[in-house]
Amino acid sequence: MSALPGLSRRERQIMEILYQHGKASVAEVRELMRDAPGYSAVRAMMRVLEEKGHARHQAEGLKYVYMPTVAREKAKRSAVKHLLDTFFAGEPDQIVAALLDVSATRLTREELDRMSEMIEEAKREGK
Amino acid sequence: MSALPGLSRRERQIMEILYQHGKASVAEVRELMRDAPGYSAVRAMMRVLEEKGHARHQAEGLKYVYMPTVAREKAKRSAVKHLLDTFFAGEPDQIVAALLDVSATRLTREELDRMSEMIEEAKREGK
DNA sequence: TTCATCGTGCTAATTTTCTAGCATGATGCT
DNA sequence: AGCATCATGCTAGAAAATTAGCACGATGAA
Repeated sequence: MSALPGLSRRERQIMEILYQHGKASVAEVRELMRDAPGYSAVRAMMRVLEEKGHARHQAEGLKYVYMPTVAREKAKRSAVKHLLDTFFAGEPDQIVAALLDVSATRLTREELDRMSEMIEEAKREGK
Repeated sequence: MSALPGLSRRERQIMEILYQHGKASVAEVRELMRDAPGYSAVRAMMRVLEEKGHARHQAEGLKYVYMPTVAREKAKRSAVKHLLDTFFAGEPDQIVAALLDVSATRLTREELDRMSEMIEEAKREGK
């Protein structure tokens, strides 16, 4: 249960798009792919993803709209855990450092305040 | 420049191990893989990774020791950025929430303090 | 209606990934 | 020396991923 494990390159690419957008049609996914292959290729891969249980579809009007089977919340946590293990073993605080670094320009005061609050809360609970 | 982009399943698996450990021999990598294939298979894939420029090796004693070509620091940031875009678009503070949630049990007071300090620092800079 | 368009189902083929196997050279032990 | 061990270089095959193409049904416009 890590970050989209066992998936091929393309499959991962598609799943990431699905998580990013919540749901998407084949055409939408294809447009969002870099080095997008043919329409049929995308279609085939999404069918495989469905067979493997990672995605499901529902008819919406004429077309199919696909979405992840694993809820975003759960996937989020798995992804963070995986990231932690892979690059930040033993230094969970370093992930915050990287986060602040990466998104320095777009962080609002409110977001920073929320982070502080969450951490304070964790301190209270832990102590 | 995202999180190990364009890599096949096995290649990614290997690169993650290399980042996790800094460097490793073929045998070590193999031992750390789940569903490990044969020795030759791992060797071949590491050769490919080298051809693609993701890893390099140096002789250490008799054997080769492989390591990522992209420094861990840089890879860290790319990975965080990618995670942010994929699962946390627009809510960077949610990544902190997930982090606290996932590693709640193992977070020490010191780590939490460091996080707070970093965030306070960011506030000072931003304002 | 007739035609062009869009989306699907299915099949088949190509390309990559993944794997095993053999030959060779270095090391260390008996 | 002779042998077992370990690591590499290389080659070839099997398996999976990636892709294209055709046929069919639904839609909307001329």
